[in-house]
Amino acid sequence: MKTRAQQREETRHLIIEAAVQVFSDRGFHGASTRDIATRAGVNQGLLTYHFKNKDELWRAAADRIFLELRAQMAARRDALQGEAPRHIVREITKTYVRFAAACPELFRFMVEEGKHPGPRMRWLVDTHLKPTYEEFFQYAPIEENLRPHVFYTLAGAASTIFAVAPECKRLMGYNPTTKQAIETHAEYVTNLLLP
Amino acid sequence: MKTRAQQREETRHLIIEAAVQVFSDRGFHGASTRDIATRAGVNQGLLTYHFKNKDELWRAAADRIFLELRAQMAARRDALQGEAPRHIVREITKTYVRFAAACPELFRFMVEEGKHPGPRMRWLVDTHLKPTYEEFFQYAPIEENLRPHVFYTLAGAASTIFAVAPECKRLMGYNPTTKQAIETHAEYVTNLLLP
DNA sequence: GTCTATAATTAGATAGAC
DNA sequence: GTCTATCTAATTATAGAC
Repeated sequence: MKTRAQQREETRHLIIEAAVQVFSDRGFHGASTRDIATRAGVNQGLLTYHFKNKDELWRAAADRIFLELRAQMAARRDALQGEAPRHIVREITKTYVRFAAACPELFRFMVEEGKHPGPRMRWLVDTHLKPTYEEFFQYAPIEENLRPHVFYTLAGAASTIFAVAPECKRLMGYNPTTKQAIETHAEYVTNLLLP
Repeated sequence: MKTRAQQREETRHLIIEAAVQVFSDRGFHGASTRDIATRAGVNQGLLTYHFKNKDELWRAAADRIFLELRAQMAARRDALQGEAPRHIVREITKTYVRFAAACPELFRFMVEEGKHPGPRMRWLVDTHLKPTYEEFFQYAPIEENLRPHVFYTLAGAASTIFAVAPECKRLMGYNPTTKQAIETHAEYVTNLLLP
């Protein structure tokens, strides 16, 4: 027998997973709440019961993505406590590449919102990007002036091939989402930026 | 006195420029033809007169971006006829970074369509991406297996900081679109990938 | 907690006046 | 070549039954 609270969480989870997919696929404006409801297998009216409106649902979806990333990066960092900083940054970078492969929605959300000012962009930066950014450069010995270039070079280099995987397949007949391709990319990017 | 043909081209140009902005801002589904018409300063009915439908308007916008990129890369290549291949690739790469800065819409279009299969993605790959890709690797001595990784690492590394410039400003208080920042990025990315 | 029904807005596309 | 008016369909959000 399920409790009311369990049922609640299960349904919220279904909706959030669907929202992550649809928002990352179509962007905030292009995504329709009906699509999200259909993909979650629930009625559209349920979305406004569990989440006040489209905006709050979007934030729940963004939380789901970015909290997962931050948790994985923190876990890797903690597991390497005491190691050399250089080794820690390299391993965190590889963790990031693997996450970008497992969750291409991360980069899609970032590009979708990062391109124009607005409340969602500000929320995303202040809530999730700032902590991620500070965490990373705590271990990476990069001079202040170059940090923006390094940060976004890493973000783009790590993520793009996975974010546009369908395109990559058609353009080169290469599937970047195989285990081997992911490890190749993690090695390539890490050696490039942190030799 | 303007001829009919001139008037035609002027209006089409206005509409296409507006379409490039709105499509890159909101994606295909999020963009509304009304927004595009308003931004172009013309009536909505004109869009279907000059372009059959939303799809054809999107292709005209994509053409406007990618033909410009290909023209600039070809011009740079021709200007360096006879130089060492390594020097040519490095210069083409810098040209690409500068274009990504001047026209962040390029990367936004690529990510927006590259993330899911569909007619627009296929058209974009076959019409514009394949030629660009082949042109680049004609001069870059990269082994076959690594090409997808190099290509998308370059694309992402070169473009992301400009594609999400508003986010970059809020996250680090750094404006990546100044002349100096663009040249710094061009140098950084080129030295990284083609040392 | 979940669903149906519906209100108010906005979408892409068309027809026809000028 | 450009605009106004309008059709049909889809959108978000709400009200209320179960």
